Amino acid sequence: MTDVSLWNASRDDGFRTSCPVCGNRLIGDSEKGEQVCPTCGYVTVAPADSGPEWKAMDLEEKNKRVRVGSPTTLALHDFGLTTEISRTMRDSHGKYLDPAMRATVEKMRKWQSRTRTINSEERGLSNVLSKISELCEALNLPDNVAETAAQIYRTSAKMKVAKSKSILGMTAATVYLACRKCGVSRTLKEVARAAGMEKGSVARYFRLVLKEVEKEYVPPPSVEKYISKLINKSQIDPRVERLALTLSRKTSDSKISSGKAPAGLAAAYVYLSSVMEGVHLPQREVAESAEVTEVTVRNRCREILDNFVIRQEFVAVK
DNA sequence: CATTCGTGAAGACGAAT
DNA sequence: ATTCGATTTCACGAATG
Repeated sequence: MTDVSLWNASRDDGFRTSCPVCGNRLIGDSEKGEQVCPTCGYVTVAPADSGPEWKAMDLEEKNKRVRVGSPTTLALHDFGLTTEISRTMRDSHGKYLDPAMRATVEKMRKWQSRTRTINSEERGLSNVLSKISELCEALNLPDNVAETAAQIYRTSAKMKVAKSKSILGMTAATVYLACRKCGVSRTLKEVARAAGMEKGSVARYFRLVLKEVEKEYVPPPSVEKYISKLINKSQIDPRVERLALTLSRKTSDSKISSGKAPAGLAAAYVYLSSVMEGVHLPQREVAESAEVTEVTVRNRCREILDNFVIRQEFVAVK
């Protein structure tokens, strides 16, 4: 198992203890990636985590070591740098503060810590929200899906559904739900892979969110959507797409599509029409792009052929 | 040889109990 | 929470070209 967790990845390369300019001891958190010299203001340029390297997600195997997490600087709304007001009784020149000033500083300190604790929930929220948009980006999802996902998470947080749940699980689930609500065809499998999670575990979170927050069944994207997706994915002759779509439409309101994985059915249509158009893609290829097995493709094909008589004129006319 | 087709065992999932 | 039925996957071998 490769390193899956970036959440608390240490970034101690470039870590220093003393300021290279004035030699003073640096303060700051090595995990946050920044340190500052209290005297001269020098800030270490710790190697910044430029983000997960999953931008160019390829279709296939490359993403074995997908990691999850965000650059600390973006994930934390305060950039991980908080201001502390110390208890010293001297000002920056070393002079003692007069009692009036001391009282003022004391008040400031109190209020600062109060506002910080008040904001803690808000901070957690913004944290998750940024993870959601990251996941959406990794999946090349349009903005409206990210918006929807954020909306879903907000309400689920409000309803306390997200309480003591895995952040990763919740993000994956909300993103997947958002895909379905927006009619964007991403499979559970794809979302799970991009999030670096088990499919089953994403499914559990998804069901939870669906039941508790959405409360209404959101149907998976239509077979047509899957067909177009397949075609786009593997650069297939547009004629095949048109044929597959008409085929699918002609047979849509039928029992064969109920309870079946839409991706498998879509693959069957694509395969069938590729044969009819004389392109003849191998089952293997179609099945692979649809992320189903050849067996499933075959079974769907058999059902289609069993239930419908496909004549060339029939498809050629419309 | 590559591709297709069919099968049984095993796992996963949803619905019903 | 467990059981049950349908679906999907896996692993194989046979047929086809």
